[in-house]
Amino acid sequence: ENIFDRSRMAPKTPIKSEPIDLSKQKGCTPERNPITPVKIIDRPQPDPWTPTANLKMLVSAASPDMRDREKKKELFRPIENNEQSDTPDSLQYDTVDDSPVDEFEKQRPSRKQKSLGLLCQKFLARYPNYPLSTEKTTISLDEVASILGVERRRIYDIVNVLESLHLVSRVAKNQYCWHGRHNLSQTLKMLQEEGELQYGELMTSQQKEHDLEYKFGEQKKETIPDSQDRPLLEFSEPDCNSASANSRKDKSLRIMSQKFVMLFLVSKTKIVTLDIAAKILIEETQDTVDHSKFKTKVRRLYDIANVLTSLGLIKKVHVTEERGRKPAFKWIGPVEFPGKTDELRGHSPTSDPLPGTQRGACAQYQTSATGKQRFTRHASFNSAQPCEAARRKVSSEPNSPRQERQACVVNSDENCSKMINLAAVCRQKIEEDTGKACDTETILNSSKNSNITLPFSLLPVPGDSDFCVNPLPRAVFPVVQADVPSFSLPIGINSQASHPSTPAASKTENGKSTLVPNQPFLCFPSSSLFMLCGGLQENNLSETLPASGDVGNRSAEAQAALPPVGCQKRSSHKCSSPSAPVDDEEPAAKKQTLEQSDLPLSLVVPKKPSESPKAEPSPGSVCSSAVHLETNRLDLASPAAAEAANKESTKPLNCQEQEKQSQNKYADEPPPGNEHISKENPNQPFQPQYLYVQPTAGLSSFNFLFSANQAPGAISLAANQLPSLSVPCVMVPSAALASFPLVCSPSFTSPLSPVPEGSFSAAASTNFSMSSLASNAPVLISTTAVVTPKVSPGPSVDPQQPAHPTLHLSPVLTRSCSSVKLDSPVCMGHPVTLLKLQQPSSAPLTPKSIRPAHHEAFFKTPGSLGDPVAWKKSEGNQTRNASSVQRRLEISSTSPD
DNA sequence: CACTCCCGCCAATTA
DNA sequence: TAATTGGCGGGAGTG
Repeated sequence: ENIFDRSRMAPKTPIKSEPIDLSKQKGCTPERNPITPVKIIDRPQPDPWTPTANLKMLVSAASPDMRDREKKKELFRPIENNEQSDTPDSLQYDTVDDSPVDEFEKQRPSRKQKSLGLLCQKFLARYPNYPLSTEKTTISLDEVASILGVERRRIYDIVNVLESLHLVSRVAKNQYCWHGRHNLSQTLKMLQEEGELQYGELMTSQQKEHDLEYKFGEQKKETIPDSQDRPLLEFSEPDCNSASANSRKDKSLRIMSQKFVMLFLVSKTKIVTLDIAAKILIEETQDTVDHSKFKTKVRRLYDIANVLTSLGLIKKVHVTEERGRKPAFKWIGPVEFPGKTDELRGHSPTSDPLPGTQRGACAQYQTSATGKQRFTRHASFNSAQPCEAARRKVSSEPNSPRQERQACVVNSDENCSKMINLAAVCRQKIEEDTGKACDTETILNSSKNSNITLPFSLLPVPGDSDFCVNPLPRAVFPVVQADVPSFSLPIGINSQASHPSTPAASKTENGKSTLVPNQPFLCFPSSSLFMLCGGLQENNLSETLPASGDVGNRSAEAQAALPPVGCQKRSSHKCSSPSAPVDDEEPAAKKQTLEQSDLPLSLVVPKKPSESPKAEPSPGSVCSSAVHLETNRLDLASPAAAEAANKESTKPLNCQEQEKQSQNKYADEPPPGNEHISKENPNQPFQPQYLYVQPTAGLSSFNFLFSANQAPGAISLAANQLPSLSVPCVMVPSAALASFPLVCSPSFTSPLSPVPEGSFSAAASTNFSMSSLASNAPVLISTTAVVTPKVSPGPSVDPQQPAHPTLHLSPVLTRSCSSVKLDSPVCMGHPVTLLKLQQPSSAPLTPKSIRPAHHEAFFKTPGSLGDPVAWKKSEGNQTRNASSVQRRLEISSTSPD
């Protein structure tokens, strides 16, 4: 009751925070207090006239008081504006009820509420992630401190870390300039490069004993004495002119922060345990490994980690080692820094939230980001970058088996984290993009992310759309392969069956087949080509934003739809289990994304035939990664289908589908034979089967690439054959279609559920043709899912049917459906129907697919996925068991076990 | 008890 | 010299 009263009373006070101080201290000259001339003088507020000006003034006035208090220590409780706003009147407590301390206490913000991370979030919330270049935002420490109700000391902690990443720079005493994340990518890239120099591969073996690493770290450190600090690029770059002196200041927190980030960027696993980081960061003094020093370092690392977490760059995880569970942090920020420029980065930082598993997602995310960027900096993408990305991926991948495994383990956790991250990222993105719509934006973003493609842009604007589609630069291709293997590995690990499949998958990958399988279609935006991928990207989105995803995603989906197909295929090819793919995909995806964005047209076109296959896979991977959940689902479905197809290659699609369905149920058990088949199939059919149609002009004319043969999935090949034959890819001349291109993937119709069998490729093809014919609107049929615009032209295809048929299917469908949006801008005026055909993915994939499912399940309520989930879990366990790697890194959270 | 990490003393720097 | 920065570690929350 008291509280209420207080609140009531208080509310009326105009100034919440200040009141106390003023009263106490100096009378309250409403304005600045004469008493603290200095401060006032120091910052004569820039614009008294702005709306906020008054507030600022008040704040400034108050700030001195606040400080005084602090000094006095009288202050009992910090005034926390935002948080405690709830208790608006906390301010007045002092006066009003000193006595009711208890309540006070109660209300007193818990430790958590005062955490640096939260404070940092508040801080960040005050500034746009991507401020307009024109406007420079200056940050007044006193002001911020007072507004946030904390001592400046805390603000220093935040600012120092932000400064290390160049999000802000110190302009003058008490004044910092907010830069936002525009340069974040660059900064990270620099850090990565620097980190590689300094820490090189040490990190590679993070998992290894700390000792080793530690030693390495030391050595390196030694080589690079303290002086290193300066060398750290960051400072030099930005400009730290005035600050210049690298006094001790530049020492710790800032440098430490950079080094800490470097460790992540250099680490393959992207996971750094606190103790290792502390050891490495303890400079030369290492010898004196004082326990105290270590402890201090750890404290600082927590401080830094809290800020980085708020930035959405890392997340906390736990690594289980022999000794037990250790606190660690996982990098969830952007991993690839293609262009030096911001390119992807801008968004990526946030976007990447989904690391491991969702690398694909990340990739997508990036893509989406790129898409955004496109607007601004389209050009920036270079074909070159993709290559680099590819290289990196490749290089990194080699080790992948182990890492991947770990990653896999982590993945489950990651999903959650990813989700969270996505949310955060979305937020950021949103802010950035739009500026501020929160929820909605978030959703959109997420959707975008998930859909690699970037839906909107794709359809509407060809140029932008590059994304979706996956350009297939060769460079990417290699990457893809690498990725694939990795994926396969995890998968293999997971399930016994998978192993065999894995090899097969890899083979396929190596072979062109892989490529083909994965990518059913490629679509390039007008100028660029669209690639349709079997895989669904939607997953991510859908996962993240189920509801929102529908809305936003759909639009996106329309665009994405294409990609998804590829993804599916890809997944199928690889047999990748969903989960596995994810890990692998991340890199690949990223690469792909990069590549895609860059490569788009030119590359694709020329290469179509030969390359397309390759390219496809990569895109597919990307897609799949992007949409983990969906992918998984899809994969599951597809795999089964694939298996069936494989088994019954001869059999008509329908039959296959049926089988698939059945198989899907069994997803777990991929028939070995299938795998082989899949392998073989890929080889045969897959190769370049795309037909590219150049658009006469812009978007209106889309270029379609159809794989002539290719059915969506390599695995499905046999099955696909029919489809491929029947409907492989249809190119519609841009003019003819005028509006949209139709793409059909051999794969099953997404609606599988409705008519599982019927959906078969043949059916799909049929539908396909029909729909296309019937409606002017373009129809896209992807293996993964079918998207029907509002109206599903597709006869039987039902967009989303609940498809229960198989667990796999259903999920897939759903997502697919969701993923594709008719409404989406993509659709543009025309209704577009996308039919996804489930592909029979290679049997081997099932395990992997399962994994993803796990993740999904994890997130989703049991009810929806119930069986699947359980199923997934079981698989997951298997996987873990299988993988030796896991042993070490397990995220406790993952727990699925 | 271990993990986190808030709090704020107080030294180094700066103005 | 006063103010600003920020290193550092005690020790309080949390689980």
